Amino acid sequence: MEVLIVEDDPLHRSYLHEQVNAALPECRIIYEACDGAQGETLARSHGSAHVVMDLQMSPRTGIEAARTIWRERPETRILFWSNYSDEAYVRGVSRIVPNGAAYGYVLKSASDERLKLALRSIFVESQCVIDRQLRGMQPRGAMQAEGFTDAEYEILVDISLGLTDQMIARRRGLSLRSVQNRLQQIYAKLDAYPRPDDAGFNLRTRAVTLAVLRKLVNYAALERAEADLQVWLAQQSAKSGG
Amino acid sequence: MEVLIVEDDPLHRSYLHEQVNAALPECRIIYEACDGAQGETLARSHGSAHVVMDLQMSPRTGIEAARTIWRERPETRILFWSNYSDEAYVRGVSRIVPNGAAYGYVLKSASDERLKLALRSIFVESQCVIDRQLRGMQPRGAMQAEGFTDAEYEILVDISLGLTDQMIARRRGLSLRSVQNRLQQIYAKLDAYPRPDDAGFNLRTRAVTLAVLRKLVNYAALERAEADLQVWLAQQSAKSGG
DNA sequence: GCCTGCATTGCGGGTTCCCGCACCGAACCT
DNA sequence: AGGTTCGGTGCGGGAACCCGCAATGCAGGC
Repeated sequence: MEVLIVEDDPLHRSYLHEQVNAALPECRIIYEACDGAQGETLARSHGSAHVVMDLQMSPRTGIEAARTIWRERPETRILFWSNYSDEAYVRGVSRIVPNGAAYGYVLKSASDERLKLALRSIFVESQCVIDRQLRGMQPRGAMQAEGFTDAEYEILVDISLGLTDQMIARRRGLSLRSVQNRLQQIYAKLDAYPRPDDAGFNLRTRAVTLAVLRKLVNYAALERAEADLQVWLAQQSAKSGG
Repeated sequence: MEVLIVEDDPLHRSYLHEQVNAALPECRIIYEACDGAQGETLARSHGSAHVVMDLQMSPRTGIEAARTIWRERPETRILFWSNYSDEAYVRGVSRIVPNGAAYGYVLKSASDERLKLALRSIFVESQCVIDRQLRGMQPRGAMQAEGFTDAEYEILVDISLGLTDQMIARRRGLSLRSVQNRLQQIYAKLDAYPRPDDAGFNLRTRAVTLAVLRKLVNYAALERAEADLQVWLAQQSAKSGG
């Protein structure tokens, strides 16, 4: 068995190396990369089937690297090892997992034991392992006041990008009024509506703030969404121009 | 000499321990804390004069810990060791540095050499050391299109919190129109105004997005500002209620 | 078929925002 | 003193936003 480690922090990289050796004695070779781009290259050239990588790296993040790796070889098993349990990251990952692929998400704060167990579960047993702390923010499933539909989340990201109601309508193929309805649901779920006494919030902007404070969106998610938006804008102007 | 290390990641903590030992052979005792609260306690009980700490910790961040440490003993020398070079962090730190205090800001990506040099400069020579990468975002000094006045930055944070124009006016003691003037300057500096062809952005929300994307504000800054806001809101309602 | 629930859409109006224009006062030259 | 620059302020209007109300279309259950 061969394992590819993608992690920018040298200390964490050597720690991972150690843990992989301990958890997988049958592992013959360990490759190491220190950013997303190098990770993709090594995965491609060695045909890696087992990858463990960090999510936060620059300039190329783990999500981007994972997406291209999975596009080329969907059966690759990837263990994400990250500092944060933001819903934005979880959504970002679950958005790109190919159907039926084995993957895992473990926090860096987890114990050695848990990390080793996850390594064996994913790489040997092809079983998905999601850290306990991430449970309870399942995109699919229970949607109480705090659970967002994919459709709603899409709109939430759109207003976080600063788009206009009309623009969102055009982009998502909805009427202006529908967008505003969706917005009202979002405001309600975020509990952004003014209480009896207090007042003075700009609902739209406040919703974005709350979304950030509750870690529904974060810098990485915004950056990704902004890139998508730019692509779409280019298409639009090309269409109207041609 | 005694040094206090405040860092939540055990690997980084032991790395710091090692580097402190190497850089400061005259250092007799090294204390370690793994979050902000514990760091404050240890600093207080041992009267630490030399602290090196991470900025991103939870639940209590390095900034909060540094603020209370400096409030009790302004001559304490603190070296911040952080992953990020966001302007939001730099502003957050420089906002709380007592007059004439020796402090430093070094990125985790810096070499061993640079870290050791910074340790000696700050703890032995009482000299400020700011990582090169952070130069060029000085709050004081050159303010071109990208440089924000403290007044402007204040308003920028206010709209990022989702406050209304009126609310900002009341909070900052300005007229409504003045707030809107400041906003226009902010929009201009962020380059948020629509280009000739493209259109469809909500200026106010877009400004927040751009501020986040340019790392002028980040999660930590928002969280801090939100806490301040809640305090102010409570005062307001007490004032009007009594 | 009919009714209920849900998502979508149009309309209308009240509110907030964005901003051009004009005025004022303080500070700083010349 | 006269002029200029810069920030704060008031006025007014056009645009976007927020949202209650009502009508529509489409699923499934009786």
